[in-house]
Amino acid sequence: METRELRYFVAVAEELHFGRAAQRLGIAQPPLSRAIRQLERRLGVTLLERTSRSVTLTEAGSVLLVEGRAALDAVDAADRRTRRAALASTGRPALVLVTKAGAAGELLPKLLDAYAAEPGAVTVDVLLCGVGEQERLLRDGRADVALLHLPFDSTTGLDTEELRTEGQVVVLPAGHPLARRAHLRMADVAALPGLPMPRWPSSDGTYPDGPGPQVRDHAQLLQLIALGRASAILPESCRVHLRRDLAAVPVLDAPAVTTVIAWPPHSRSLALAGLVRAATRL
Amino acid sequence: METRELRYFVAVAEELHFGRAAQRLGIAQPPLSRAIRQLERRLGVTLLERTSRSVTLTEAGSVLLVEGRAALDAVDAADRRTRRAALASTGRPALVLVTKAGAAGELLPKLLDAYAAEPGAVTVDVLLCGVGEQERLLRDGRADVALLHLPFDSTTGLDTEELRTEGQVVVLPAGHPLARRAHLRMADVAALPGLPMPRWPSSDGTYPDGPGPQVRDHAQLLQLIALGRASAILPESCRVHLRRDLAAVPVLDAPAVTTVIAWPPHSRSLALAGLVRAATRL
DNA sequence: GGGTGGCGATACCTCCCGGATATCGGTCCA
DNA sequence: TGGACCGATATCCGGGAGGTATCGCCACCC
Repeated sequence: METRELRYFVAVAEELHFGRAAQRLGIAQPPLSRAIRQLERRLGVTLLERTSRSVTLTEAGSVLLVEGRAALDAVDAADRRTRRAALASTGRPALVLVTKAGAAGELLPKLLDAYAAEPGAVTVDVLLCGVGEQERLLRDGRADVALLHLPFDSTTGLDTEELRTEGQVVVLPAGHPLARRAHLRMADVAALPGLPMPRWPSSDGTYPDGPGPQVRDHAQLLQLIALGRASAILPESCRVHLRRDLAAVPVLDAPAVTTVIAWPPHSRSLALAGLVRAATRL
Repeated sequence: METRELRYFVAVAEELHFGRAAQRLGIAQPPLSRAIRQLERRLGVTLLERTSRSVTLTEAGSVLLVEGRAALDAVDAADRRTRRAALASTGRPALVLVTKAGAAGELLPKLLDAYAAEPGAVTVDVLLCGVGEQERLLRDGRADVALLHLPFDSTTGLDTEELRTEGQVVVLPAGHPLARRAHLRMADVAALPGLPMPRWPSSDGTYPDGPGPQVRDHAQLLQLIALGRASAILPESCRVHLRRDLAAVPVLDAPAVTTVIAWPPHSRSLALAGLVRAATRL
């Protein structure tokens, strides 16, 4: 199976439409049809059910969609990491650390400082991304290491090291009646009248149904809370950079949040090892 | 990057010899040279240093060797799992469980029985393999799930669930003076005169230096112990199928061995989920 | 109910690229 | 110094990936 065939199949499986997929791939529709047919013949498996009105995935097709994406990510990762390794040996090597924008509190600067003080430390480029994107960035080689927050982020397929565990706070508009309380419980904040929890996008980019505004990042979220349109439960480290117009109250029985440093398995980079070591020593 | 190019590069990087690599790939040497050169040009990276007498990997080349193998495994996995998914929907679906030959004791039959009793259980094919091969089999799609033993097996890049933890015993020839002791300590068995610990192959198939015979599987190992040429520390569950001419004595301070059930991340199979559930309920 | 438009399949052509053979050039060694 | 080894280069050939034109099928609709 060639990566070209995989790319073609993934495009068709995502669009469920040969014409649009061909357009997305920058080729004409007939060669695409032929390539998919050839892939099916070589695998001996029907991947798509086509009528002249619709294209649907078979059971095997869904498997190939998931597995094919993973394989393409692995190929991309090989490409990117090879280029970066070449840069590293002929220029200034660098690590790319990715974390959710607005998260990680004061842990990140501490980590960067601690690592920078190590002998042989390399540049660390910090990449801020949206919720749920980190795993993808690690898997396809755009990032080397991530700061994740359990239980929100998935760490499947990654090596991790726990850094610290903290409680959570509910973030409210500064003037809210509950904002002056010393602490709260989940029951108190589960159904705050007029302040629903926001909805975050799923991995496919769509939003689940429900009340609450749609948000894409922390800045949006905090803005909405300040406007009195939402509330949110966040790790208590978010307090250090909270806006003046927001208040945070500890939620005693909220699940604890563990910050972990995560990296793709089989990483062999000395620089990465140094960064992880610095992180665990914090 | 196409998988063909990756396969070619991995072959050359492993052989460090264009002629032999070409032979292994079943093509002539000139197109292979050209393909590698083209890959280097497209990446903008020198992967191999060639003289007319030797070929060596650059730093970037070593990275691509590791990453490329992982990517090729992922592509193979996509291929195999797709074929199997097609079989599963048109015939009798099956799971492939892999474990070290001779390991897993009575846990494996228990697990198979418990799972078979579940509604909707599918056939479970058991694959026995050599030490250290399981991870590879999972990654390239030849197996769906494995029983591993911590801390011996690596679980990087896999999802796992712990099944049980047990102590270890030292396995000795039946007539050995220490064989009648009720228990021993690591210090007692660390340097048994004439009974060195065996050497297992590394992931690249070579054996580390040292005393002790080279072994490839448990049958070989037990044979050697019976012959009075070696001893070994194994999980105590090995006692249930120990040969008559061998004795096992608990080693109180040996590290505990944890048996885990492991599977590749992003697996979506219902059958696998059922098997894991059955395993955790044991 | 026939026209129409959308969509995947088919037919056919072109040209690039992957493969083969022959040969060159450099390096080590007898 | 000549021969053996090994990777690079030159050159040719065939398959296949990509394109355009067109067909066949079906849903929808006036």
